[in-house]
Amino acid sequence: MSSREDGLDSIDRRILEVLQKDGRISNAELADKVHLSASACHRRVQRLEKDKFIKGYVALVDPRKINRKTTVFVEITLSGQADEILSGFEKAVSLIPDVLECHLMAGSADYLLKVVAEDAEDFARIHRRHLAGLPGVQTLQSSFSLKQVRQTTALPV
Amino acid sequence: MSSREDGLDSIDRRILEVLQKDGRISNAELADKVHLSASACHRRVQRLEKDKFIKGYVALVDPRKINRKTTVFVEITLSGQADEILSGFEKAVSLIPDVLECHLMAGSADYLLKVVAEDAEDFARIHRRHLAGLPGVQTLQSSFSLKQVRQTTALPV
DNA sequence: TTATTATTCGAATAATCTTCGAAAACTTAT
DNA sequence: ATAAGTTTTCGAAGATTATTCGAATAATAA
Repeated sequence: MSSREDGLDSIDRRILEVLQKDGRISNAELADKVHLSASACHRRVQRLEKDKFIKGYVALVDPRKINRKTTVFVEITLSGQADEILSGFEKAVSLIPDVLECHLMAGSADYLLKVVAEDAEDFARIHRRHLAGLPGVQTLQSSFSLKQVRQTTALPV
Repeated sequence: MSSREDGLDSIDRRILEVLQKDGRISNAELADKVHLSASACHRRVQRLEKDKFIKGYVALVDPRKINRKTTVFVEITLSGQADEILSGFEKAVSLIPDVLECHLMAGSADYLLKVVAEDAEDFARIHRRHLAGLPGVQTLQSSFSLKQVRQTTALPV
């Protein structure tokens, strides 16, 4: 049985660890790595999918190869914190494909956005055309990333 | 031929679009969606992999299900900007599994980290045990995310 | 137009997934 | 401790999918 209250044992964790690194590993090879038969391993993966421990599988595209070299973090303060303002903002921001992440932050009613652009000029376009016009926005503060030192989607399990 | 200078045509882009949403779609179904035969589609995917447009395939794990409910952004200023200080810091920070992202930011010689923790108390542990002791660190400023409004790994293509 | 190259298709084979019943391991209650 | 019940495992068989290949088509250049 597991020590944490999530219903996963050490084999499940190892499976998640491997799949977070290689989502297309064959079931047979995965089974080898976790020391199970293919069928037993397959059943566990199915359970992890059914129970939504695994949200999905995705291909990761290299941003540099498709000309998205610029990452910008944008801090946004809204003009108020009424519920309609917040949810209006959240709904609108979710529709911008250049915005990869949006967090409601503690402290003030601030949002933090992670935006990808082709270059600084392209970010200016996104800023003007999409961000500045978001409903309820009071101030925008943009910070450019010069270099991605580390980037992973793998959570520690 | 493509309008952008990346050597991709509209079918390649559509393939990337689909694979960024579902990295485990069968080649036959993918071929359907982009209106190609299975073999032609397969060849294109192989090329996108070989040329590293696709960095890899991963399973996305739901942080809430494995008790990683807390996301914190940490701004770090270093005591100097000598090359050894920076690279020492970068090397060390890359080894911390709770740090999902680390960016060298423009402006001052600041780093921005995205950290996942079980809860605030667990973040305190990470802060003490891993972050505060990083080489060259002068100041740390942590900002907690209250709510993940949007989260995607899919770049616009 | 014609030669050349790149991309496509369809079919055949190879690899992989998925399901199933039976055996083993583990739990629980008596 | 043991027996009943439950869960997990294994191995084999069938179903699905990936991959390769030669021939045909389409695109490009001379």
